[in-house]
Amino acid sequence: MIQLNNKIYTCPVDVALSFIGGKWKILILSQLHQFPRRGYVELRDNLPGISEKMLSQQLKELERDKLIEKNVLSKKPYRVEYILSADGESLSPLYEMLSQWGISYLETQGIHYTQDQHLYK
Amino acid sequence: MIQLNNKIYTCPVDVALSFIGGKWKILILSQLHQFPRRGYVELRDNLPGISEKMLSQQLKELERDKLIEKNVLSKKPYRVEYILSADGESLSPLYEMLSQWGISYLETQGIHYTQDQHLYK
DNA sequence: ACAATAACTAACCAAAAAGTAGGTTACTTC
DNA sequence: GAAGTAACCTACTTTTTGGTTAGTTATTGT
Repeated sequence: MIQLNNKIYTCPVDVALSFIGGKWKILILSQLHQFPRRGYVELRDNLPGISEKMLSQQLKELERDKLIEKNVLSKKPYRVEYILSADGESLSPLYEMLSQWGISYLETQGIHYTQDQHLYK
Repeated sequence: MIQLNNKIYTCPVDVALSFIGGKWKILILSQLHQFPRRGYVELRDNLPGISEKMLSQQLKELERDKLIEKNVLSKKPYRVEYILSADGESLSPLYEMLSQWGISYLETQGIHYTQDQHLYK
């Protein structure tokens, strides 16, 4: 049992999951791992089904937790890019492992996944 | 975009997360990784905060998805044990990575986590 | 014989997470 | 000058998730 910021965690895994758990975070991080320097709309268009509300919210939390960094490229017009921070990069093996695992699973289902970098853009 | 069983996934990572996402699944799997052959009550007592409803539900889904196996040790009285399946084991690096990451994070917060195998028992 | 334990299940309800629809500013393109 | 685009924000509703309480069967321990 670990106590931290008035919250209780069952173990270190629980602590880690508090940062990257949830429906979209790992997906966002793994996209930034595959495609560094993405803008808001690029992220959105490559996460079919996500709402803008969710995306903003998750990006804000990931930034707060220092897993990603946001660069403001210009103020007017307002243009940004998101990149993984060092902490976010440190989880790269995780993104790759999950991707591999997903691909293997798809194979067992007779689906042969070939990555297309321009699938949605 | 991947279509499978009338559901749409954005990428292989999404597929993987559909099996191990959720609040408790990785926690259950990682406990079974640390302590193979656990009974229901052992699992429950080592996941402080989980309700029995949640535990049953998650165990059932993990079994359905073939990440764990359930051995019925005796019918009367009804005694069982849960173990990781080969598929569940194949995610071991993930549990270890998350645990390490959590421990490192705790260090940055001045918390030195030392694992105690008998913390809750 | 009474309480406790293991391994659950079911019904009900509250809280949290996520979706929907609409609006904003300041460009750029037709 | 009208429409389109990037990068958001806000209020409201719905859905999903999870908590609570209670109950079951069969056995062991006191």
